[in-house]
Amino acid sequence: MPKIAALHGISNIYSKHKPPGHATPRKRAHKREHAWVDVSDDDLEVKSSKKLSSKGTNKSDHGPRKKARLSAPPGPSFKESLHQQRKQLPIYSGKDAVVDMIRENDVTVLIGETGSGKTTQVPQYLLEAGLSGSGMIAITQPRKVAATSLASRVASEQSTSVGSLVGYSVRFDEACSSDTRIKYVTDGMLVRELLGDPLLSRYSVVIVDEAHERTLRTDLLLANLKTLLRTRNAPTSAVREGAKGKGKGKGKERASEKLNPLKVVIMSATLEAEKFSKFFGGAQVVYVKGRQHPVTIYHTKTSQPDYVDAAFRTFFQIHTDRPSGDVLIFLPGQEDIESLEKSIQLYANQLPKDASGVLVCPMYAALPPSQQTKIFSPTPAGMRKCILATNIAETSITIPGVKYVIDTGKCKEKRYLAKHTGTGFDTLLTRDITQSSAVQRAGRAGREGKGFCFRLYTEEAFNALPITAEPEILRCTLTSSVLQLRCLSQNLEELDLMDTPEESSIAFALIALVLLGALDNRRSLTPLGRKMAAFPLEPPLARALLAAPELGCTSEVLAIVSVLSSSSSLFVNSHDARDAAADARRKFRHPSGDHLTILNVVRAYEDVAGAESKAGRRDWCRKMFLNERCLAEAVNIRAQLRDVCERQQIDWRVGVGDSQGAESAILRAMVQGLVQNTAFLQPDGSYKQVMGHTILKIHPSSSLVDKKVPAIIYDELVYTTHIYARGVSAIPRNFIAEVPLLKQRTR
DNA sequence: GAGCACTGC
Repeated sequence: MPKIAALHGISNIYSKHKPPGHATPRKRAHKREHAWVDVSDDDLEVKSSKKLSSKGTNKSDHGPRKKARLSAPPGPSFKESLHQQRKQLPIYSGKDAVVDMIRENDVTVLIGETGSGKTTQVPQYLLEAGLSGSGMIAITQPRKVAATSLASRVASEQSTSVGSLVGYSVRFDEACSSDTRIKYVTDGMLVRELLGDPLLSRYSVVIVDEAHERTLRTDLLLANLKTLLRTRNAPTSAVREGAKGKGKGKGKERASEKLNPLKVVIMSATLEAEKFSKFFGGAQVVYVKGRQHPVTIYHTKTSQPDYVDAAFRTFFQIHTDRPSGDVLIFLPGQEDIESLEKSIQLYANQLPKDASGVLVCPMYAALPPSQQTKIFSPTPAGMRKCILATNIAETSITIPGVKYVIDTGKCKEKRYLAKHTGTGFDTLLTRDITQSSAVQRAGRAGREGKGFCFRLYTEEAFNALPITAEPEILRCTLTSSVLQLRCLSQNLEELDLMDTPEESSIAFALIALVLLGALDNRRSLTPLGRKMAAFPLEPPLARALLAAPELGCTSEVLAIVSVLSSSSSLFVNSHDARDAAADARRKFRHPSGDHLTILNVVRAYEDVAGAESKAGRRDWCRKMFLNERCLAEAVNIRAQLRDVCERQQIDWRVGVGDSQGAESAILRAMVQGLVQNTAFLQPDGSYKQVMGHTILKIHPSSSLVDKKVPAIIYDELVYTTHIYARGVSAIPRNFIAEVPLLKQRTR
């Protein structure tokens, strides 16, 4: 229930201290250390990173800057409006300095704030300056939406359509042609390209954007670019590299002679400039100031353990005291969003009739797309929009009209806990955000004008937050990466990475790959491992799929694996219609458990998809409490997997249908992939891992919950109140002994 | 008898 009385004390939770206008603490820190310069009156600041770390000024500042000033104004303008817009971007005044810097150096670190225009402009500058030579310019992005929308934007700036001069390439979607010179790609896509072309020979320039996010794929890309630079850019060292490479030396050597030299540009937010520069042997660093409206930041005087309640009170303080403008509240997850949504709605309904109304909009990834679009529609007159969002609004989505941000300072983080027992679990914990995340959230209030950010934590708490998040490579499962690197004859433990993962984490990946048969006992890549890496799947699922042909159930395993690797969940959970959802689910239920239940759903969906219109499909999914997004994505994934199957000469049409033994064939294939995820029933009714010592329970969402079967396989372990297995099927105990490696061992 | 941050191939 809303606490109306609490509102009276609300103004007291904030400290009176207001940080000066447009400088967030992070920016101020950098102003001190690096003397931030606003390019609007002072062009660019160009420094070598080595000099940066020492105090005082240095002369190298002036060279490039002078060049920027001396440069002639741009020639006659064609598409006037777009051209004017481009000229107004902060980076424009430093165009020549940036181009010269990149021309003269193999590696450049470009630090640009949001709104500087670096991501759209730098590739165009390089193309216009002829720096791409005969190759392409690749710009990597961590997210697909960013890659595709940036390509459209830049294509229109170049007065062409996407797919000609400017293109993109993301999973399931590509717009490129032989004319393409600027290509926006997801970082995962470029890592996958490495497998087919280890020298990235099609590219003259690789720009790694958003490098500060330090995704697993960005880190792998950076490590590869570093070695690649040595191979491609120094003729003498090419020979040395060639000699080092096993067997393929001569090929590499020849290739490198013909290639363009490679230019690498690392683009990042401010915080890790030095680290990137150091990683690339003291690379040059360029700073570009962004364009952001001032945001006033408030901290609370005391800490607010009940952040949902504090957010509630802060929202109504804004609503009653402050001028119009929408409010964006950052919360860790769906649960908090739903509870705050109810409280705000309830209290807003009790406000006097003459007060302006409140339009509450929840926003999280799992929300059906139809409800997500609500936040983008303009706020009705006399209303104030209140958006309750997860991290999704921090980077992936920009919401117009936001003037006020309320930041709870919390987010959820998935973490993989590797155990020495050779198996591990995922946990999803609510934890404090980082300083850079807090700055990013505050910035969301200043997209269109002066903004305000209310942090539900003290200034001391902010200062105590870690500056940046731990890079993904230190907290994720590495199995897939280790396998990919093996295909490039690399070892993750020997790779020159910005951050090195724990030994146990690498050891876990190696054990997993040996058990899956991707590596042999001497840890060398097997032919099976090479095949597995060709599939865009987690290694266990790739192994299950490759076990299917000899069991005659490729089509069925393909269907199951596609759903399992979809990013959203198949079943919709609804608080309100729990019983109805359970009833609907019962229709698909298979006695062996969740994997064959999934197959039943896919088959039913295929029938509906063949017979119904798009609206009919949607209707059916809603009635059955199924997530259409998951099914649609699975259809895409399956099409992609079928392509890979064809290249591998695997007939994906082969299936067991409803024949005798169909069920056991499918489960046998699944066991090959989920070997590590197997458990035996214990006398007390719990289950114990076959490969580890962990005691686990079947997750209540499983169709096998409370069932006692001799042995199970499962998709994943989640640690919440207990260690739960999710996605569970019952299997005969002897299936486990059929896994090839285990067979060898028992012999 | 529980609960799902966000990406990517």
